[in-house]
Amino acid sequence: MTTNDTMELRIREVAQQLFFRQGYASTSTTQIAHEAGCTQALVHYYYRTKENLFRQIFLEQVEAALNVIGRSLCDTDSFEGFIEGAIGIYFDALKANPRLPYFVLEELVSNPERRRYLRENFVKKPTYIMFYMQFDALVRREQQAGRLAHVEPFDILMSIASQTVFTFLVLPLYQDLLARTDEQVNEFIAHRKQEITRMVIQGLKP
Amino acid sequence: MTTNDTMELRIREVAQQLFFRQGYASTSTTQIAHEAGCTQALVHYYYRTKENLFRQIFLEQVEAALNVIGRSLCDTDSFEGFIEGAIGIYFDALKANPRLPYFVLEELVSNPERRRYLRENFVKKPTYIMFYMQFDALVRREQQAGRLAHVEPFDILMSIASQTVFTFLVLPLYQDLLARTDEQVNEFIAHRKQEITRMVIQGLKP
DNA sequence: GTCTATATGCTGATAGAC
DNA sequence: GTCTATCAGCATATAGAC
Repeated sequence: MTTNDTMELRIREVAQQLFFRQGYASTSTTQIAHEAGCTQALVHYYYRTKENLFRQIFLEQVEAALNVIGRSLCDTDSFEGFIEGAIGIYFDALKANPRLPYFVLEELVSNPERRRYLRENFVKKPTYIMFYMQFDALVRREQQAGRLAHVEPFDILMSIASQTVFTFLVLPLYQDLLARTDEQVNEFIAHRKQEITRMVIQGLKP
Repeated sequence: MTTNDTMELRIREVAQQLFFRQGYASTSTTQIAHEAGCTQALVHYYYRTKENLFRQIFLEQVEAALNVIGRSLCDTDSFEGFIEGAIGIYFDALKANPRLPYFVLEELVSNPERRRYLRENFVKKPTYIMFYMQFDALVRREQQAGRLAHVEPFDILMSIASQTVFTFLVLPLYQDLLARTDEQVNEFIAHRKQEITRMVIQGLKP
């Protein structure tokens, strides 16, 4: 809830919170203006259209998410250590931004236009391709040394992504149906991180 | 695209398709009427409000999903066989209804009212509680016999659910970014089913 | 049961005063 | 840069004719 000095940034910040909470369709520029403390006209003065405002936020968030993924491929001395480190980085990033997975998923699933947008802006990026190549090489090396089951690198990524992302997707449900306090939610996240790490490592043994 | 004889059912069927594709907020009763081949007034004549129409569909879908979960707890002679059977049942059900996970997730996440509705209508149901108790007993038995790692039953369910659900959540993305044909999509699903089964079973070894 | 017509409200976006 | 005023469009919902 950092109060920005300029109204332009304040609008954007409020918009992000609302888009995260409610999605694009259920958020109006009137609501954004009201929560930012200005009139609806001003939102359009700065960002022209609602779609344009959303795009800036969406782009920024996807970029941030991909940066986190890029950062996770650093420590490669032992494979188990790498898996543990990567999952740790994902969990830390998502704990600071728990709504991110749902936000990105929702918009990508419900709007084909957004998928086109993603493909044209990111899939071609070298960061992304390099990440996959490095990961692929690492996995093959471990497999040839007999330290890893013969699983496709893609499936390893899917396994990690599914379980990590899912934890945060269902957080509102967990919070509402099973948890009572914030402390319990934190414990849930920490516990899932530990269990996912264990399961993935054990699941990849030859 | 089964054409129903009564307009009442036809409206409901069309509404379900549209809610699945676009979610509640982005679907209008006018659009439902148009695709059903009647006027918008008729939609309200039968279902009074849009919210009411949605609730009926949502309730029905959640019920169907829980029934699938209930059915998965039948074959309990060997634990590996049980895991394989359960994942098989989930995948078959979701392949026939691939949009279900996103539909349910979206409404539960973006609308707290829906979570309250879920809690009051389902969590108290004996089917659900019995499922968990039976599963819990099965896991503890296997663990005491030394055939299973000491993982909480809840975490096993999370692992299976994450990976199964995630497969279908990202299906539109896979379809758009990586697959070319329907055949490739089917292969992806079949492949993931196999890999998830393998990973879960291997991940649970002591 | 199905229609037309209409009420009422909210939406995104723009024009123009200050 | 921020406001007020206003537009056209579409939303949900209802009333009433047939």
